[in-house]
Amino acid sequence: MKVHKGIRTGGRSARVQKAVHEAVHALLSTHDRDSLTVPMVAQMSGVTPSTIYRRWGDLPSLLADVALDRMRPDEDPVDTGSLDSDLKQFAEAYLDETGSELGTAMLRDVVASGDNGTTMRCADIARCRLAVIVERAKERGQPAPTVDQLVDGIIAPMTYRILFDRQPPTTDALFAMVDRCLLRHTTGISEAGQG
Amino acid sequence: MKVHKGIRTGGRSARVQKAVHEAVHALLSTHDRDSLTVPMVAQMSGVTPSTIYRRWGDLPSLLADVALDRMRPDEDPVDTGSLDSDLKQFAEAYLDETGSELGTAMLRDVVASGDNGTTMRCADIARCRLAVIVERAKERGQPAPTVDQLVDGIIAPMTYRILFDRQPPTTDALFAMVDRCLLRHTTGISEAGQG
DNA sequence: CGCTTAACGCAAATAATTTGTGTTAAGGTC
DNA sequence: GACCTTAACACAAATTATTTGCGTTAAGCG
Repeated sequence: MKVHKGIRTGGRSARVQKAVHEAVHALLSTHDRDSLTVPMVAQMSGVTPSTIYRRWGDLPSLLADVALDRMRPDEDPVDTGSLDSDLKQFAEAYLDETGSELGTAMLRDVVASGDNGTTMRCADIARCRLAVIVERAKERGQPAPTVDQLVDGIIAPMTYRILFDRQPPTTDALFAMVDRCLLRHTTGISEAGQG
Repeated sequence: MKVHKGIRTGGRSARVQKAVHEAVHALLSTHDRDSLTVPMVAQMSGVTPSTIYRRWGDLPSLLADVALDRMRPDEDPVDTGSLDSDLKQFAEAYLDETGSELGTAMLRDVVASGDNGTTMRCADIARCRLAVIVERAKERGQPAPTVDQLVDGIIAPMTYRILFDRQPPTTDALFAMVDRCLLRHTTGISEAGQG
């Protein structure tokens, strides 16, 4: 005896979401990111502005939602045979995605949205991919850092430099981060607790 | 024979800036952060909205500017006698500043402003303090990591967790980060290049 | 099939932002 | 210290964005 409590996901709602997402993507390939407006997206998608405001709140939230949606379909990171190269491959790919002008604007939107769900979705994308890589390493019998350690050691510094220093790390710096993460495990340095 | 190119810092401009900054601070202690508006600040400070828009661009930029200004007057981090405790003391203080609800909102504003100067000012605050600590260690003859390494190892992970995981690290996790940064230097692990 | 209501469209009302024009005064020159 | 030049500001009108009230559509469910 379930009470009426459903959030509607099918039919019209799905159509609206699809139309809006596609409109954003289309506009983004034509116009500059910060020349976009909610009314603009509304017109392009054939939806009323008020619908967008009620559903997404504001422009950064909408753009963040769209961006994260378009990021998920990517399949698992490629298996290059070793933990070290898996991580370097992934780190470089992630840098390409987030270090570009558009990717950086997207990161800003995610943060600016102020929505817990959105920011955590963003963090989870990286964590999921890292989890796959770590799992692979364990299956090979290789010692591997935890996902949290990799986030702290690679994702966080990369993201910080992009958002605050406004200059993505070089590939060399990135690889050095990976090396440092792995060195701890090959030299037997004990790890302190994670919070 | 200098061409007319001066940005005006004195007199009226300074008065306006002071009035606006104080208005923001006053409103922030009364109202919720995201109930603030530019016209609201304008009225409180006795300045026209258009002045604020022309000078700061938008609300996040203004709030970020105010927040960073109120962060600088803090004197140098306390000298606790050792690099390890200096860093832990600083890390904890920095966490207090940025991990609170208001501090987090400020970080978001800094990022959302999208202004290079603002984000780098924010990063420089941490870097300057860290530089003081590192310098002290060297004067004592202690081996110390570079400022960049400390940013990557402490500030970046802390900031990432605050902004994306929406949950500041615990003090224990923070101290563990410090320990990891320092371990590298006491165990003689070579460092790869910074980008 | 029929009920309930989430999600939407529409349009009016409100609020924010931009822009044009005139004024004030900072910073430099002689 | 009188005299420019123009950055920074005030004011108000115009534009644009956002919110809100209310009627309509159709998703989810029995």
